[in-house]
Amino acid sequence: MGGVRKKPTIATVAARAGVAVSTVSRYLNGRYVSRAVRARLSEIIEELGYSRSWTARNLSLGRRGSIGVAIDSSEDPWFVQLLKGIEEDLSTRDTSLMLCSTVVRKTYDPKIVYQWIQDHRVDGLIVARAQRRERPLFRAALKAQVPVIAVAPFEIIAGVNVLRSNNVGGGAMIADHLVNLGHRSIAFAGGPSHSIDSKHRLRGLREGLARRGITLAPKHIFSCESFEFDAGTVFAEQFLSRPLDVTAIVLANDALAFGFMRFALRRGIKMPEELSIVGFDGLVEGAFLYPALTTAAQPMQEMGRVACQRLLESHGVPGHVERIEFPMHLIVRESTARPSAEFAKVRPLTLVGSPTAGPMDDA
Amino acid sequence: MGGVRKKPTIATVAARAGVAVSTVSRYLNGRYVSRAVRARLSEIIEELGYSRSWTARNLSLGRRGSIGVAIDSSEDPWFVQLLKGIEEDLSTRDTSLMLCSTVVRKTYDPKIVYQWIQDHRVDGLIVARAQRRERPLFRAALKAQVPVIAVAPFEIIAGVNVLRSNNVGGGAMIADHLVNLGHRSIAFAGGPSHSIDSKHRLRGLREGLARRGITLAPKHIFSCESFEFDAGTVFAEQFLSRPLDVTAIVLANDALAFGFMRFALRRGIKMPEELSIVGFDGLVEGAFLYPALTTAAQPMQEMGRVACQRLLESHGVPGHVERIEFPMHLIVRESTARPSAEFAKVRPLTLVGSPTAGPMDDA
DNA sequence: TTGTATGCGTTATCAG
DNA sequence: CTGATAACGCATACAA
Repeated sequence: MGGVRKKPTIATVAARAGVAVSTVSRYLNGRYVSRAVRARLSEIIEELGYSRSWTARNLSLGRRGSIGVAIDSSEDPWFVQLLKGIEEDLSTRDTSLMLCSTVVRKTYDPKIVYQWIQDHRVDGLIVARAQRRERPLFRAALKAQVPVIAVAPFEIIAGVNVLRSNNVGGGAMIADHLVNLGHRSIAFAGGPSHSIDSKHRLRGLREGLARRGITLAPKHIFSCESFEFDAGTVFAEQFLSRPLDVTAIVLANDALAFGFMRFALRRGIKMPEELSIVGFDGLVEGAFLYPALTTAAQPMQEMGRVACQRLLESHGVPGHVERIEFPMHLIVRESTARPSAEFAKVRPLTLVGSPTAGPMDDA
Repeated sequence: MGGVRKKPTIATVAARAGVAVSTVSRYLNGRYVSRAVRARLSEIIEELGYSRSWTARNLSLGRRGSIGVAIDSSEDPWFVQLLKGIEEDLSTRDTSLMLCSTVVRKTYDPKIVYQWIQDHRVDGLIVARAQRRERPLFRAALKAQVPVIAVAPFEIIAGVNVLRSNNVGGGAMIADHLVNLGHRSIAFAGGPSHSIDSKHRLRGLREGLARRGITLAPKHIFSCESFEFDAGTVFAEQFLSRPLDVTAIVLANDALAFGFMRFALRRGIKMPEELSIVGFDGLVEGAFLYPALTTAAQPMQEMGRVACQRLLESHGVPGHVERIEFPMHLIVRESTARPSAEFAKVRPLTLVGSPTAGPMDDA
């Protein structure tokens, strides 16, 4: 005792039971085995504390037993939620998860992901928030026949399965919410101009407002050229340097909204009395702020789960690409309220543009 | 073209080059190979797009090629930072990362981690913020000879390497910072009572204050019995229901501080004028708030890096356990300031307990 | 129902 | 310096 005895193999078990290795293998995989042998094996395996070699099994099966998940930075709270969904799905399978942040010390380096692909080290690849720079990566995966799926990519990606939220719908929800509260003059601050999500969110908002007879004035549409916290702060500084002529502002994502709120707060802007704020994504962090952020949420965990399913259950024809859209839902917290009459009086109310093509108010 | 030709193996390369498989293997591993053959192989490998099978290589080498990282919930911002450090180290090695959250749908289920251990599926295991319930897990790892390391465990863990921050030092830094600002009456709110980190932070604070001639009054020491945001909110409600008799409060971690601040903000408490707030951990999220949270930071990324090193470079004697402590550093943001004379006047200033064993003021 | 033989792709050993 | 060949641990046609 105390000796470092080697890990028992399938052969050890077979020898001990007086049967062939293949019989043990069959037993392990739930195939035909006589009751007697089954009982005996069960006993011996228990006694030896035997368990299959993951590596050998995968080698034999010609699979890798894990999928890869690539993301700019695993710090992103958005990604963290996605990851949770992925883990949740994987926990029901015989597959594990490999993680790779492509941006490590401020520098983009997808080397590891390429290695995964070239070495066929993963059975599938999930790329979250892919940007243009990820294109060669997708090509490599496709060429190497590694199943790949993009979750909420920045741009349109050809030839790969894509999961994204119904951002247009999300924008529309926000429009309705704000209009219902009584807002008539609303601003929007976009993310990177190449982000299709940002565009869709704006479109949804604009169309949603139009349906209620309200025009999103071009002068009230801004761009932060980024989805990051800092950009939200910078934008706020510029936005708040002029007198407020809107009662609500919608930021293209929560991070921007966080940045905006922080600056607005320090400027002493009363939220939501003076200005209502809305974000997109539904980060849990939004509930930590005061006021807590109202936001159109993506079902990130579900997206993570579905990504795994699509990847591992190799749905559909090989060449066929699929695009799945997930509904967003509105999380109403504290950063939105009726526009305050008090503040409305003291500031110059912008005249809302004519209710152009908008249908009649369905109120 | 277009055919699904199989991935070339080492044998393919050998045949094509007219040499033995073993020669190719030697070439791949940088052993003795004649210049001529070397050039030829390099060319053929390039041409074939050959790359080694990760699985087969690991099987042959008797290793797994990846380490496992276990955590309650991968959502934790603290963990996210640790993960970043781990990834950073691993990116320099031929090792990849497997992730497992032990709490998935509100329920604790370490099954996967046990599988990693039993199947010898990882070359090492990092367990972050281990609690008492993780004990059997460590035992299993030890028994299965799987190297394991605990990062910032809640309690003392016998027989395994441990990495943690110098929480006593962190507490002392906060003490000095607050005293330097002019605070004399300070409160502390602890985390779970079994958390050794929480205890050490309190100790550091208390001793640090004592060195400056200030007593941390027992009635100013509270416990939230948790490290979670919500607990901070609950605590704030109770704490703020009575008139303030301190000018600063130190929470046992940032999450608690976030919760506390949110409630205090909504109560209209002016921070830092009326009350200074300090947390522990140094989460980046603290910079998003207004006021941004002053905090004693753990070098989480570095801890992640070192954890990998210790794990993979199998330092020291097998039986020997090591405990490494990392220095904390103070991040001074906006939530701390000199106690305001204005507020000091309107509230009953508690008489500070006699400067018992404390040495004279070094001011 | 069970056993035999072979393959999975590498690495390591040991002659040549 | 190079080439057979035996592990590595398991899965699976195929034969018995």
